[in-house]
Amino acid sequence: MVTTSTDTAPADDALPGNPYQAGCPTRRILDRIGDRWTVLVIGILGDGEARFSEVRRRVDGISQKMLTQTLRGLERDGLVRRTVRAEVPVRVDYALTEAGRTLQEPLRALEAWSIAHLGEVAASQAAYDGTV
Amino acid sequence: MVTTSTDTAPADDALPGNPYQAGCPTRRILDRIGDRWTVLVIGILGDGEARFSEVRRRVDGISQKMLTQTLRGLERDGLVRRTVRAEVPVRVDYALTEAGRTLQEPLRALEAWSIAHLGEVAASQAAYDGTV
DNA sequence: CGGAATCCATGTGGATACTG
DNA sequence: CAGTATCCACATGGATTCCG
Repeated sequence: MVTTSTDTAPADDALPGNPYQAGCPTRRILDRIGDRWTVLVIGILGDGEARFSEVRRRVDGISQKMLTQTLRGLERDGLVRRTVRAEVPVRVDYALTEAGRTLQEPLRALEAWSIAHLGEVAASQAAYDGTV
Repeated sequence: MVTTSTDTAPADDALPGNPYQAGCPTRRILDRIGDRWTVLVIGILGDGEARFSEVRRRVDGISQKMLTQTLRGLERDGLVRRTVRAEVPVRVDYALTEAGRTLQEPLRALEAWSIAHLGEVAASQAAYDGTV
């Protein structure tokens, strides 16, 4: 995406540590996290290697297309390793790489925060909606 | 969004600790994080109270509409406090609430991971794209 | 200044059908 | 089983205009 204002200034990419600049690599990774399925898929694979269909079954609501897309993205990023076993029918296993495993920790922290603040957030929303 | 399969089973909402169930509250919070601007806005407000226009200026590429929407969402969630000062022209300040501040830590962990693995991820992507 | 409201382009993602 | 390919609906979000 990137704003038109920075499209003309590619030099912004030279600021990897500042996610507030559009086009910054950090921002791109943040976007990845937020693609709705990535976090959940990593969570599943964190339990150990799993087949395509197993991940699909365990991530409620994900479509086959989105799972494929998510796994491809993670593989491309080097966070997931894809192993095709020449059996009939085909068997494909997915597992986190070392890098993928390191991502689990910050993700778990986020999940822990979510669970810890669920009630608080829900209450705030209810109050807000009641006011407005 | 939620899948049609679970739309008919509202009981799934009774599983707050399992984000793999569609409609689960934890998942909704994860969705929030991933809305592209929320994380950045929290990052800015983490530096201290800021006016609407200041946040707008510091988050490169955000539109006025998206900033308003993001701030409203955060306010509704109880993560940001909105203060309107009766001046002319109007002055509105935004600041993180206590809950909002607690969210900073997991977010910072994520940002730290991103920065630490930027090179690794970029290299993996380049290799992947070269192969395919 | 800080928004609200509207219009519209496009990206995301689901459903479906077909393949190795 | 594990995809690929297509079509299409809808949500996201930018640009613009107007208001208190």
